[in-house]
Formats: sequence, C-alpha cells, structure tokens
Amino acid sequence: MTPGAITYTRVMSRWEPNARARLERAALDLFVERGYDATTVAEIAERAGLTKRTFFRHFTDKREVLFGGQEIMIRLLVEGIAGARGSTTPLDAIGAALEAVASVFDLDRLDVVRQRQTVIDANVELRERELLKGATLSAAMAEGFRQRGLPESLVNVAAQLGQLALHSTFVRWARPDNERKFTDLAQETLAELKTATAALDSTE
Amino acid sequence: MTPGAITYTRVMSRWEPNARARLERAALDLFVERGYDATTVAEIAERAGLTKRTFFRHFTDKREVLFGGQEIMIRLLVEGIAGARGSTTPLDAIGAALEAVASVFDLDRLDVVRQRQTVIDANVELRERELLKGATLSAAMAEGFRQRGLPESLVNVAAQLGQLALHSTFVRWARPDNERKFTDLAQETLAELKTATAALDSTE
DNA sequence: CCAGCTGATGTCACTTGGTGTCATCACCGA
DNA sequence: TCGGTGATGACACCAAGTGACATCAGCTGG
Repeated sequence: MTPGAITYTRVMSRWEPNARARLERAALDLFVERGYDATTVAEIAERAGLTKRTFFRHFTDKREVLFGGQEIMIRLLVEGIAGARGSTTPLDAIGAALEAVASVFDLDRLDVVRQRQTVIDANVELRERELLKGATLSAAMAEGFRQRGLPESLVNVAAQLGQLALHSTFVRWARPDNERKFTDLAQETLAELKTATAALDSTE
Repeated sequence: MTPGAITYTRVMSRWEPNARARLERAALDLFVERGYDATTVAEIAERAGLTKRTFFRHFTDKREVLFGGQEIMIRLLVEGIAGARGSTTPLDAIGAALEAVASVFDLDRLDVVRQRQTVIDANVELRERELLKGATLSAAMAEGFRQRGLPESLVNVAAQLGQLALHSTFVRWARPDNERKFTDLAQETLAELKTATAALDSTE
C-alpha cells in the first residue's frame, strides 16, 4: 500500500489521483485474467495501490465497479425523449433518444466495452446487475414519455420497447465483428422495431 | 435441533418432512416481521428446525428462498404460446399463455403472494432477483414463439411484450384491493396492450 | 436377520463481501 | 501558524456461502 512511495513529481497531492478510475481499470484487468469469481476485492484494491476499505468507499458493491456512469445515460434518455419534436410518434421519440445517447458510445473505448461485456456475459450475478441497470434506463424513458404528455396507458409499453431498442442496438454495436457506427445500427434497429410492432397483431 | 424430538406418529421418517417448504414459510414470516436485511439465514433455519448448512442445500441463495417454483411457469408459458391455435396473431398467443398460467395464480394462497411481494418491493437485492426471473420467463416465451415458427426478427419483441403483459397482469392481480380473477385481468391487460401497440407509431 | 449402502442432515473450519470506527496526515484557508 | 477537511489506512467484526467429514434411519440384497 504505502501510497507515498510514488510521490516524486513536483506538484503532487497526497495520493495518486483518479482512485476510482484506477480501481475500475484494475478490476476489469483482473476479471479478464482470472474471471470475476476468482478475483478478490482485496486483490483489485492492491493492484490499484489501495485498500479493500477504500474500494468500498468508491463502489457500494464488488459488481458495481463494472457499471459506472449511468447518470449521463439517464439524463440523455429523459431529455432525448421528452425533448423530441412534438409531432413525432413515440417510436420516433425513441429514435431521438438513441441519437442522443450515441455520443456516449463513441467516446467509450470500444475494446474496453467489449471486454466488459464478455466478463458480464460469463457471470449470472453480473447479468443480474445488468438487468437492474436496464430497468433503471427503462424507468428513465418512461419518465421522458410522461414529460412529453404521453397517456399513462402507453407509457410503460413505450418505455419497454425503448429499452428493447437500446439494448438490441448496443448488443449489435458491441459485437466483436461490428465496425458500424452506433447511430447507423440504431436507425436500422428502430426500423425493424416499427415493422415488428405493426406485424404483431396480424396473422403470422 | 434434535429433529427426532417430535417423532411421535407411527410411520415417521428420520426427519420432519417438507424441509424446503418449512424453510420457505419460516423465511417469509421472518422477512415480514423484521425485514429481509435484518434476518439471518441461521435464524430462518433455526425457526424451521434446521441448520444454516441445510438451508444452503435447498437454496443456492438467501434470496432464492422467495422465488421457488418457476419451472412450472416456464413450461406453461412455452406450451401456452407454442400450442396456441395456429391462425392466431402473436398477441393472441400471449393471451393464450396468460390463460395457461392463470391456474398457478389461483392455486397459490393470495395473501402469501401479497406478503411476498411486499417484501420484494422493499428491497433492491430482491427486485434484482425478480428481474432475473422475469428475464427467464421472457426467454421462455421467446422459445415458445420460435417453436411456433415466428420469424426471428419478431421473436424478441413479442417475448418482451409478453413479459410486460404477464407482469402488468400479475401486479394488478396482487394489488391489495384487487378482488378480480387473474384471467379477467389478463384479458383486460391484453386489450390495452393491443391498442397501445397500435397507437405507438401514430402521432400522439 | 444382518451388513452394507444411501441420502438428508449436522458440525466445524474457512474464505470473502461488506461495514463501523478510529487514526493519519497532506492540503487549504483564515 | 493553526485548525479544519477529506481521502485514505488499520482493525475488528458480522453474515453469506462452501468444503470436508461425521452421523444415522431406512432400505436392499444375501
């Protein structure tokens, strides 16, 4: 531990900066190396030059270290849906929301996202947490639809479909062989969603 | 513990029967009394006349004690959707599935279900597990739709809407003031779902 | 009728996630 | 210079799970 051991630069605060980011990085690395179950919180903290106790000051959970930065997504989704031009259909509002969040996915380093997803897919606990996060995003979209005055009887269906569109798009975008941009995939997914909803109440 | 202490009937196996059911009952009681977080696995086991170790032989998890008996639901959903009369629309297949699972909800003691739901709603961990179970049911419906030959591009949307219909119906049915039958609520929910999907791609 | 097998349980020790509490100490502002 | 603040470390502790081994009623084959 002894964090002071590396304080050799001139302007230097008491501790190495970005403790949170260092923990996230160390965690992902270890999860990829040995798997989620086989790595200990103490090990993550050690690799980040910190302590188990400090880990839990930055993340409520061992799992949570993989799920940072939802607040931005939530804000973008609510605003994206609530603020879509007034005369559009709910499905088009979803399209606007997907455009709004696209920025997040182009900034992120794509390979890190893929590593992260591989780790998550390999572990039920983590898939569970991912579902919870998904539910939060769905709730955000519901909020957006309410703000734009959509009747309550439609809000949940719309939000659920929005969540489905977002998830499908993300999955396609994060697939190892994908090279297309998020917005392209979003448009495609949304088009499929439109035809699908139209087809669901006619004979197969 | 001394399980033999109550062996007074004539034909009696070595231990009290229904260990699993006793654990479920003890757990729910304690969760209602003191809350989920404030009750220990050891306490649950003790009230059931068993040991912590035995608890974990019956349930993988502390949470899992509240989520038994999904297999039946899964089977009913797959068969209900796959076996719906061939010329019906996907949304009507969902209706058939809801009819199929209704039996489960009429057998269950309603007050127990409500207690259970109160406990779940009060705890994030438990809501997380509930979402996982919901995802399993959604996957089951997807499987049903595949079996009935629905094009893959529609399967996920259909399954997601099915899950939404099931969940909405269940929520309405379990609400404290509800007195109506599951099948009635199911029909109503499904009708709403139909109008909703139709409305989602037209201007609000 | 006895011996050995089986299966559900108990016992115990151990790892790990997670928390409460107090100490430490560079930085910063008065 | 001095006291406050904030991020961290140290330490003890609880509860969730797990592995390994012991126990022992009932069944089954001889």
